[in-house]
Amino acid sequence: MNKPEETHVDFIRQIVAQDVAEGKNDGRVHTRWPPEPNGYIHIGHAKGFLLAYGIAKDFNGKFNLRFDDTNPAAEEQQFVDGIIEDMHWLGVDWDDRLFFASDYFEQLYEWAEYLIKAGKAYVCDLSAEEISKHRGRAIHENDRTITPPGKNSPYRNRSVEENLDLFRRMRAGEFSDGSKTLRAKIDMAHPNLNMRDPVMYRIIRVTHHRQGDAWCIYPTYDWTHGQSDAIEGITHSTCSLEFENHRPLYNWFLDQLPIVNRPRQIEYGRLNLTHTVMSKRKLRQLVEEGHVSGWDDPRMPTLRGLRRRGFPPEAIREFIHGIGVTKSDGFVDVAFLEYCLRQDLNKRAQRRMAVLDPLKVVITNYPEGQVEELTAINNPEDESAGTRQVPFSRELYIEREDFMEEPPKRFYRLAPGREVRLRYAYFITCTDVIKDESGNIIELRCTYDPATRGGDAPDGRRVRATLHWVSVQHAIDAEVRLYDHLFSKENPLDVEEGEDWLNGINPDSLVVLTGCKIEPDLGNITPGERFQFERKGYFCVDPDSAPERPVFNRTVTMRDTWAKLRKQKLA
RNA sequence: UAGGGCGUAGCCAAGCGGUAAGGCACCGGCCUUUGGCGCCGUGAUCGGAGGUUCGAAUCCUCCCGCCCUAACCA
Repeated sequence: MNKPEETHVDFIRQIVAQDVAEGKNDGRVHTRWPPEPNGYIHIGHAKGFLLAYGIAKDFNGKFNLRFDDTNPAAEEQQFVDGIIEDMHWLGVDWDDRLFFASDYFEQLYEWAEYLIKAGKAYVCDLSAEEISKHRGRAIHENDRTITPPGKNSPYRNRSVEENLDLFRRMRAGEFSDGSKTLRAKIDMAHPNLNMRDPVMYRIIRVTHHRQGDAWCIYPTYDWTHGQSDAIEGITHSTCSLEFENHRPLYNWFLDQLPIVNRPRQIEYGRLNLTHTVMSKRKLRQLVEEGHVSGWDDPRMPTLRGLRRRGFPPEAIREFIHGIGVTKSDGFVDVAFLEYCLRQDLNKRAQRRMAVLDPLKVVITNYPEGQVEELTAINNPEDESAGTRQVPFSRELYIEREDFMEEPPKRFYRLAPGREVRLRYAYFITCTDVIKDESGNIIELRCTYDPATRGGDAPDGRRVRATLHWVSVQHAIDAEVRLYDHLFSKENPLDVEEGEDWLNGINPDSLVVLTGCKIEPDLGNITPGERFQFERKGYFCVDPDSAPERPVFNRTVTMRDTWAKLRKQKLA
């Protein structure tokens, strides 16, 4: 894995280190993360803020959280609160440096007038459609793309006085939504479209979640971002690759203004994960159209989804750390996320026994009415987790798939006449198979060997398999939700022309099991608690869980080489 | 020949002129009271072609492929 402290640091930290070495910003390092509060954040965002936060930590600098709330049409307070909650959950902290771009609206407005007075911004009456046309649309012909130079807006040469007057009246609310904009006067022939007189302000009469109706003109991202960075004294402004084309504009604005701070924008490749989607727009669609139960559906890559699924924050951090930071568009295999997850859970999750698909077993030579308490280890990876007692009796449940009447070659679990071990209990041998009229197996009769108490045979006799089990009279009923990848395809967006990507949703991404049998020790649990159900995977108590009705989410299965073998055989 | 960016094994990713780290996945094997965990082993000449050099994945040239941008979204 890429551990900076071991071998190397990512290219961004190299740049920062060099800036510090050269004495830029007096050796100060200050980063920020600027989410737009228009949805809940996902693991791709975690890569972004963990990077900015990590850089600040590594260089003994500061980190700000700043909400980029310049478009009231999409933004809501609930997302502000949710984002803060999710970031704290991941262990990120910004002391008292919580900011909002909207706090800078007045300063931004003053600077806009400054640019107008300098002849570098003008009020334009062109419609959105007209602006687009004037900018020069790319033309595709014979494999070539030609971008014709743009045409100047007919309003480009208004006098400073007229622009100032118009702009003030824009703010005063004299014009209708969309009828006018303030544009930077740069170069309509510039090869970078972003430099062709970009819009700085538009008229939108929508109540802002923090500013209320104080404004009817709102600054655009480009006009807000670099200035906000400068105001906060940000030294290194990290963002994803799609903003690379905006960097010249980011710098241009800073160059025109009487600002001393010089934040430096650096871009990295955003995270893509297989079998899921990572765009807020798509995730919102999944939620709004009811394909998932909400932003916190355990199948969602959102931080709240992963949390409900049972991911410890440490596993996510380890994952983000492991994938590295580069400028190439990565498509990371979820298998790596799952690896980090299991790695973490294996060390911390206490083990319990739970039978998800119960098959009754009667130990015919075990005394009726007798109950024994057997000692089970809570976590073989962590001695401090201690042990617990598990009740054993004449009637038990085992996993239905752990028995086969006609076992294939490599199946070495229970079968007629075969002896296996019940974990921490006894060796048992299957003597009879009981079926109903339809031929379905409904019960197994077995005998046990009293000498193997605890699971070891004094004569050194060995068995191939160890099964988990639960005593019938002590078992607690539970609901277990089995989750799998939300999309079957590695890249859900890679669909045929005209096909809806939503058709790619994995129909088995959620399977709800009821009547599962869990060991009595699980009678006292609280939402969020994580366990390993031996041999079945890692599970987390869902918020829906109630004392009389426990509900578990499967976070991830165990690695399962038997399942793999079986699949190979079928293939 | 629009502008910008990327191209090292299936995936992520080191390498910054001295002769290809590491991780995941995969495949073998060992171990095992979780077919879990752990341990051991197996794979690339670096998108392609030229050039510079004693020597290049690392420098130069050309070519190819992929991504981003044409919202008054961010």
